Amino acid sequence: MTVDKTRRELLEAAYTEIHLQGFQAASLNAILNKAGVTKGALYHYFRSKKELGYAVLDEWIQPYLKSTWIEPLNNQTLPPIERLKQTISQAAEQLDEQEIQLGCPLNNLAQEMSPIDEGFRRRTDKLYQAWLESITATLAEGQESGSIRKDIDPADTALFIVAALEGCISIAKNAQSQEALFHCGKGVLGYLDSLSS
Amino acid sequence: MTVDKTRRELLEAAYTEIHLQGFQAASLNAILNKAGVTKGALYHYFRSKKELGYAVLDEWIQPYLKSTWIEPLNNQTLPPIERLKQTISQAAEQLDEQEIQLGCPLNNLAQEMSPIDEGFRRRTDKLYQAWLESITATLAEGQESGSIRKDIDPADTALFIVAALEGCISIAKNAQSQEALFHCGKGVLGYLDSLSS
DNA sequence: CCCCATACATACTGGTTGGTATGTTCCTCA
DNA sequence: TGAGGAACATACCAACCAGTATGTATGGGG
Repeated sequence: MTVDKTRRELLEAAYTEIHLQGFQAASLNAILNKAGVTKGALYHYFRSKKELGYAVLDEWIQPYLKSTWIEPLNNQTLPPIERLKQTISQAAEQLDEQEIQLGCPLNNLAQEMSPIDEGFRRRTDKLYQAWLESITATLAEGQESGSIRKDIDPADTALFIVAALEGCISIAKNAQSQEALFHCGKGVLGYLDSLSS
Repeated sequence: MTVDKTRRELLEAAYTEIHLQGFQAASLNAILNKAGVTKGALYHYFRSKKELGYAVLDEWIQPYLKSTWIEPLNNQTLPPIERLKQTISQAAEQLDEQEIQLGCPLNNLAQEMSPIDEGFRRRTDKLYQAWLESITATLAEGQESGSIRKDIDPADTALFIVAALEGCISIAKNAQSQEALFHCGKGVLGYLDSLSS
């Protein structure tokens, strides 16, 4: 065995199926079909469907969030606001029509599972916290260097930015319209501009 | 029979159960238990679980949206921006801790069902359109009377406002924190202020 | 007074679900 | 070389699901 190839295929199939159907509606048999393995393999690597879902969050969604939404904010060659705007624009460009119709995988899971399972809630909350911290730090850095207004609270503003982003994706998902995403994104970028001093 | 009392009880129980569990995970038997009736009654009034869900949107969620989010915007005694701010504040105050943990029923259904059922998508989209139109009209009125900046597009801005509101509720739901809702709401109100000329 | 539709209640069905118990292959290490 | 565990595959299970078929009480109209 290379390095748990079967496990990785299970994770990927589970991620796709959960993204399509939601966690509760995702059928284990459908996941097994997609991964091309059997139930024995699944329960060899995961103790239950819920633990499979947890692993999808920990090992699939978290790395995506970090690489496309968080780490680009560390690139210090651009001023903070431009860095935020560029990160958002680049992440948005990456989405194809199908992904827009399916929405943000983190938000989907958070909305579906956080009221009914504490394990999911803890994990999604952890991811949101990491995201918020990196935006908060970026805003604070801009305040220190004088490029961002000092009358805003970085943590509150970061919270609003994340909320607006998730809201935009939700709206676009429901409208099934890439155009709606861009129009809504314009609002976010405009708001970011209003933060500069 | 007064006026379909049983039907109303079914709708209410279905609304509650769907709000708690989501539509697909909502069990008909649980709904029947809550309503205190049997399967015969349910299938006397509704042809399927899906039609029950449609009815919840049409006859339960839509009236709520109209009365607490749309109609207050017609109150012309306040200037447009104040009207928007007051509507949002009042709607937010109405939410108790449990409702915050369960999120916006419209957004919940839209997120869960719009990618997999066109009937749900059409209905949630219709509700969002009505909401957007009333906000757009309010913004346009403010532009005409000179109290709102003329360099913003009312429709795009309305889209962003709705997105931000839904985002705030989503964030608060995941954080299970009324405080998060207020902090995030501050962001929305601040954004609305930035629209005045 | 009877008839029949309305308004439910009860009992049941086929299909699907997550989960388990058991079997089999193969590779490693003693 | 053989013992044993890792890595799966196959077959099965009870519980639950939405939906249906049938039964029954009741109230109003002819």
